[in-house]
Amino acid sequence: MLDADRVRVLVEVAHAGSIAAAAENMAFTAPALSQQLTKLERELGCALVERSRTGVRLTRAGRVLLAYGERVVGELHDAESAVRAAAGEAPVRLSLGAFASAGKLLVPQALAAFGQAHPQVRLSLSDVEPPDGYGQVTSGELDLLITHRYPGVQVPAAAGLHRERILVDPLLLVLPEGHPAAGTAPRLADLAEQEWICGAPGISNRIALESAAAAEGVRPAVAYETRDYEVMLALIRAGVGIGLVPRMILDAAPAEGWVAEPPGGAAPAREISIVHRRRPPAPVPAMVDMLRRSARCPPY
Amino acid sequence: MLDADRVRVLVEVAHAGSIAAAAENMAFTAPALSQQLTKLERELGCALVERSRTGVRLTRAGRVLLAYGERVVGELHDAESAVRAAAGEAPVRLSLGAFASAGKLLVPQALAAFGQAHPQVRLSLSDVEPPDGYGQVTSGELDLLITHRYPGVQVPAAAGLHRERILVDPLLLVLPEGHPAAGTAPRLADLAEQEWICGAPGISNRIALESAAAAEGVRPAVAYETRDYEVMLALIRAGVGIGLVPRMILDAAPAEGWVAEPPGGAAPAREISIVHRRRPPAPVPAMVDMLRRSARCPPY
DNA sequence: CCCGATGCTTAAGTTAAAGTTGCGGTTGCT
DNA sequence: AGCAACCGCAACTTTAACTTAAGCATCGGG
Repeated sequence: MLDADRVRVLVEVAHAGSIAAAAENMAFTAPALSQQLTKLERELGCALVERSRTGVRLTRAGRVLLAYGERVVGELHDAESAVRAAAGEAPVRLSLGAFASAGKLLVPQALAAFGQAHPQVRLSLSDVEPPDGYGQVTSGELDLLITHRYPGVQVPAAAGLHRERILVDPLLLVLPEGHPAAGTAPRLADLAEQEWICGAPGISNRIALESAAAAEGVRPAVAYETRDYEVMLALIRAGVGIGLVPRMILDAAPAEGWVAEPPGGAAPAREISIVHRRRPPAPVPAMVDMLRRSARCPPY
Repeated sequence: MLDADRVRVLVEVAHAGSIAAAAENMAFTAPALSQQLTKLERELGCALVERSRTGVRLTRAGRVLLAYGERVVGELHDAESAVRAAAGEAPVRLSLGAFASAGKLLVPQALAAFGQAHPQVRLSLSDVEPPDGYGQVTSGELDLLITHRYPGVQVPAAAGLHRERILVDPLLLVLPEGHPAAGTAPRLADLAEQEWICGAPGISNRIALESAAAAEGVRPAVAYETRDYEVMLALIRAGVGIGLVPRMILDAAPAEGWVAEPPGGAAPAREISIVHRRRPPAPVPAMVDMLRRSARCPPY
């Protein structure tokens, strides 16, 4: 049988992106991990990683093993929690991953409520930008993931994981105060020549904007690229362009210098979902409940 | 994280029923396993097994860990097969578990056909009497299980496993040649006072007979107890009693000295199913196909 | 009634494997 | 060109798993 510790090394290396980074995370030295990987490869008779100077990349076989390995590591994680729970111990740790804006807005109140209800559970939160995070959930590195999907962005496969949509967050058109189009419910097609502000190519809100515009047969002109909605609002406030911003962000931002309205015609929205393993440790359902509640009552 | 090797020890001990037997299977000595179990228990802070003179019994916590452990061990098994397959290696091993009468009748022709089509796969077969075998499938000890369910016998939960019914095998009433009831489609209710031959209490065909009879409001008188259908047929042939026998068995038995017919009224049948993990190694679907085919063309 | 068999544990010794340290090589960036 | 980051190799150290041997308790048979 394969050595689970070695498989775990592969999982950690894959998640961290390099042997050195994984070694840092696991509190080992790099050569230790490298040796374990080499032994695993020799044992299996095929290469699992392509070692380069900028880190390592998984081979085809490595990706296959990664999928299994994540499940193995995750089951071992949950096994420990489940046994301790069965023996009457209170659960101790709950690690949460969330995309940045959720971490600022939706999560804090859920965290606070959860902390009051379950003071013995140690909570941790880390930034995970979609579409990442599924592997970490499977492997137990995260117990709960808060992720989103913008229109036009394909959703990662969640084999063996439970995913549940907790909020549909509409994308609103945000214009500088006094902009001529304000209040006229303009369609994206009418705004194609405007100066748009959104993420760089490949960033999800860029894809969402382009796919929504493409549905109306136009290609927006992107003048300013930022993935940070705070920056985007500041630019809009300064009158240099317009953008498409989730309502959740707007609800929590100072409502000065800009106006927002749904774009005419289309109704683009991002979906916010939670992801966890099928047999999660005890505190996960409770936290999910808090998050659902938090999602139902704006301003989040 | 829990040590997977120690978890595997628990799984093997649970399946074998004692530390000594598990040690034998794993080619270790008993103290080695005992020490590993002790460390696992200390690590988790709770007892996993009750050690007694007649072997060990799992505690509540032990059963919880067993369920997770079986999945861990099974995933590690399949991981290795999957990686080797991805690297282009031909699969090597396929282990099959079947109940005794399937092993005599239904399986051999499927094994032969499979062996011709995939000569490089090493096949192994072991006896597993229902309701056992699910744990071994989960843990990868078996790749494929052929099991049955008699009416009135509750089916084990198959969490995370794939189960598929491949054959419904009717139970026929078998009488000695020349028995007065022969050819009259007698109901079980009319035969309650006959000398019945079937398994001991708790054996599945005993349960099936009693539940079918109970449905007609009678309790059969069991005169001879054997779980072996060959013995049962020999007794019937000798004229000492009557029995309920799956058609599959009859089709393969010498058709002398007895007559068979469906009991009037009820139509009891045993269901024969195959069970495997959700992501089985490559040869499993092929073997399942052979078995389906084998099940469709009597005399099996 | 004792004796042997069975099954698990404890204790001590051996051995195998994992991890660390240190050095060298390659690549990419400033 | 030089520095920093990352990986690989080799020698040494240490941890821990396994074995052997002995001990304790229970149970069944002579």
